[in-house]
Amino acid sequence: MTRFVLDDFLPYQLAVLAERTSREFSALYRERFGISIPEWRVVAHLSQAGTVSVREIHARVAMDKSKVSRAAARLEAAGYITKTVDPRDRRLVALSLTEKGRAMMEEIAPLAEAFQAEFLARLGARAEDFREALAVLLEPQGKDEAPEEEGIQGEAGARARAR
Amino acid sequence: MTRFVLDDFLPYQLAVLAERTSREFSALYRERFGISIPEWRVVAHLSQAGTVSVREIHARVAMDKSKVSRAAARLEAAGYITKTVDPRDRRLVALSLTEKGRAMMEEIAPLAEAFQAEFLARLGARAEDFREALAVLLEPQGKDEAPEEEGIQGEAGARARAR
DNA sequence: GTGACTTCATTGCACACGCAATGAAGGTGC
DNA sequence: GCACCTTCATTGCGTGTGCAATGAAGTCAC
Repeated sequence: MTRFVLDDFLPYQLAVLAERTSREFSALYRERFGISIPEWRVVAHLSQAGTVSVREIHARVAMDKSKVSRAAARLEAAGYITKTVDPRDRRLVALSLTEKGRAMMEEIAPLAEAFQAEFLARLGARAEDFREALAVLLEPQGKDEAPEEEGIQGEAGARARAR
Repeated sequence: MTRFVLDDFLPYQLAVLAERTSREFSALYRERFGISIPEWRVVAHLSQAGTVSVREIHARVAMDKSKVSRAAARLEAAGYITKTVDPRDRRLVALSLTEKGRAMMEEIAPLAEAFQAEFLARLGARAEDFREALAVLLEPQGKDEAPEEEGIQGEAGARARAR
């Protein structure tokens, strides 16, 4: 008789906390710039990565390709980024921030820092440990064998299947 | 020059972790019973709360009223819950688990426990602190004054507004 | 009882999402 | 070059979602 208590269930707690936090933070930039959460993620990633493809973002930012694609389309329409075809590989679309996009990011970044600081302040001394735990949990948890140290290049291995 | 790094940004980390965790866990019951995450939440809450209204769940489980309503409709169609009009207050809809619903919950609960245990195992000694931190962060963060110690009964206080 | 207001649950609507399919482009073996 | 496979980005489609509007039911003052 397990008397299950939803409020103490971790996936539930995480979902609630994450949604609340994201929503609260997104209100800050949504008002000012009218961008959505996926759009924010794309911009934020671009600001640190320079010029990258949709594929790159999809892989690094845990968003479906279509989500990235649509976010990029909206951002381009709003003038925050440019989309150009990569001349080396014409399948790739090179995304990069416009001046307007950089200006926006320049304005949001401090808000983000402040938001996070305030968030962590609620934890007091526990903050450090919490961040550490989060980092552990975010490690790509494997069904693949041991992580094999460093030497893997970007693309994962198990590609050989065919028929 | 703030060199913002998305991967180290807390709202982002939480969102990624929460989504991954929920998705992973939901796969367990989705396959077996074909219910979605909102439906799972409703069932889980009913299993601990007995018979309750849509409103109650909406308030306690951080889901939009319409989401609860639709989840309930699907659950009823699938035979996991019943919806009846509360005779005391005919606006209220009383939700409660059917035998089939209870059986399902009886089967999922151990899976949930196991899932959570495995999840926490990854944190090792940090697990305890992590849960504590989570609890702190989940406290209804107030614009309302101080939380006022214990003595509040179930329903929150700030009801007296009117005009 | 009537009127004004509030509280519930549901539903309409516009929109975002996930997933699979599409089509363009690149790579490879011969 | 040609056939075949893979990799990208986009798009079509069915579905879920949030928000506002609706309508039923309750409450209160008078």
